[in-house]
Amino acid sequence: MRDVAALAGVSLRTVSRVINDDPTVADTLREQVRGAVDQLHYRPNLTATHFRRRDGRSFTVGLLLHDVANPFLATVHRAVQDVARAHGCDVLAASGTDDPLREREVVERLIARRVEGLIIMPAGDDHSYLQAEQMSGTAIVFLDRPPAFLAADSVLADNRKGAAKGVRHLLSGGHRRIAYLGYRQSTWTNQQRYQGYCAALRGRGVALDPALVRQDLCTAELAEEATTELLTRPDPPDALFAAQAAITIGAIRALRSVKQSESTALVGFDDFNTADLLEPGITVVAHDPVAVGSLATEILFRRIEGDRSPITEHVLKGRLIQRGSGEISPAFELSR
Amino acid sequence: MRDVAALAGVSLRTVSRVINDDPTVADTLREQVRGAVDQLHYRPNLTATHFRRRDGRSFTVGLLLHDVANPFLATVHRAVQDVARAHGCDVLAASGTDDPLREREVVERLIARRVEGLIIMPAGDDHSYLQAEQMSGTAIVFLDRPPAFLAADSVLADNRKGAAKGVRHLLSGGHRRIAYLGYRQSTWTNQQRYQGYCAALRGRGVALDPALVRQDLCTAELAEEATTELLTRPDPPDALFAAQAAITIGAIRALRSVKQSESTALVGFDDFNTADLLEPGITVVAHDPVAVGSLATEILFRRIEGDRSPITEHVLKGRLIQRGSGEISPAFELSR
DNA sequence: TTGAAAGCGCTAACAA
DNA sequence: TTGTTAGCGCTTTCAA
Repeated sequence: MRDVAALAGVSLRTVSRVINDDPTVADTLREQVRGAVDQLHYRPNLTATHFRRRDGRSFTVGLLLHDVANPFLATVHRAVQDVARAHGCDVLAASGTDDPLREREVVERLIARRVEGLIIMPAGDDHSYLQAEQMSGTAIVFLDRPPAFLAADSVLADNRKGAAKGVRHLLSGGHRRIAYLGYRQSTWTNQQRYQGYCAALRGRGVALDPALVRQDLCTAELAEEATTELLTRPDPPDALFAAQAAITIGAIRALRSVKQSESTALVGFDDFNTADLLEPGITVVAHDPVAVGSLATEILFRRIEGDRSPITEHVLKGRLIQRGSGEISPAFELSR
Repeated sequence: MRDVAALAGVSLRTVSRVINDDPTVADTLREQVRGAVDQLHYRPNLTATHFRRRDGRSFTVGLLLHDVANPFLATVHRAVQDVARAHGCDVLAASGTDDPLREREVVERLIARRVEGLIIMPAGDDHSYLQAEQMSGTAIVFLDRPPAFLAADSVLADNRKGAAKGVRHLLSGGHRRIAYLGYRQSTWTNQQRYQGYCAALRGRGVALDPALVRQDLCTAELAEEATTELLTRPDPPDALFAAQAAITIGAIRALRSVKQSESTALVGFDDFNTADLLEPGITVVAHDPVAVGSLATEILFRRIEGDRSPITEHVLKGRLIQRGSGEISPAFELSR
């Protein structure tokens, strides 16, 4: 910038004004400065700008997701980008892989970069470490799971109700032996979904059979194995509820391998690409990733822009999409 | 940091040394400083660090993709993150949506942030605007498409050969009337894939029939429409080659709607989730997104770390995955 | 081993 | 309308 000022024969201040489109600059000077900028290939240094600005704006928001490669989260990410862009901000995204230590490490780093706001899909159970940061003015919104030991906005899926809706759909179809295929038992979302499963059964007076519950199916492979084992038992379930898209896919593979995809009902939590193209189509309780990402980011920018209204917890409703797999009737069994 | 120094009763320099794990600090002082840091909830300001550093390191690399929500690109993104992380860098990712103007705008912005390196999946046809930046030391690697009017490393898929491989597979199966379902005709990758299609036909002495070529199918919906139209013509193709995953999915929908998914062969360029679960399984020419992202990022960091060896163009080979749809035989026709 | 002081590129307050 | 000067939070040079 100094070089530009020297070449244009003006002061730093004038160059700064031209760069920032300050109207109080004479047209001739503006042209001179623009010329010098082009000639020297000058690029303003956003880092220095942020550094000096009184308002501390860094034009950056941080986004911590379990995995940017997860199709659902990738779409959330895109929605966050689009809203952030509309507010003149870029997104620094990181993948946290479900590890509380890593969550903290990544978040500390984003804070060190002085992001204006932080959207966090948390892994840990204690977010009090963010208190100081929140106090000092960084906006924070939680995604997918609510914060613990911290007051902050959150955007959640209706895990409990959504799961219950899916399980009730199977119950209404006449199923009584409905298996629950869950993921990491320690996660809040899985706990919620499991509660929804239990509540739905209870609501219809169906006893919970622990033999039909499988937890900690963290990969599609584990889900496939567990489901195969479940389906080849002497007293198999007549329907499956999969608590997550990856588990749903594992369950489909298992159903195919034991040739029961046409006879055992399946409802999955979360939609996935091509679920409608499978045979049978996969019935799911779907949440809209664009809505999740957009809403979280809009709340974030409202806070950044000074909104001091009470903390909110937004719960997005899941929609049951019937495609066939959830509408399979239980087989008639003589023993009943 | 000043406050920390004051509280610990040492100079700024000493605090800086402790923060940066400089060994030349007495243990007692180190403890004092650490105590003050905790007490004041001090967080180093990475922006200021970058700003002042002689080597100009910003610990950030920029990544421009068409769309971070695209499943293939999302996995590329994750691979980039992982490698960057291993090098102590975060990733500032942006979506460019195939627009040259936007590409340039986003790239300029990343440059303004003084990223250490830039991985670009380009939309435009002229990258000479990056010359000044490259001169001044920013590493640049191109993804998916090579740069134009700029000498820079690139990591590409073997579009031409990969497409030819897929089309040859159909030819070997006895198909002669193979349709080409392409996307934006103006894109380099589509041109390459189309050339591969043409070359494969020519190689087997099959005349190119323009009536079987459909370009500019930019969405799955357009692909579905075009394919339906093609399949319901008087003289329909007996096999389809889809140049992109979204087109493949559109083509599958079309095949289903006219009840020809068991009789018309289909090979797609690029794999997609659950392609193996469809009926029939979808035969594709697949490229590994993790390999693409990792390789590009490793090259980037080699350059950042001073590698001055000649520019390279890495071409990753596609792998034909046979799942059924590409192995359907042409229907026996009396007219032949 | 530690400290004092300069300065990175820019903006903000104030003066002209 | 334009210029001068100070200083953001840190690293670096140089001296103690």
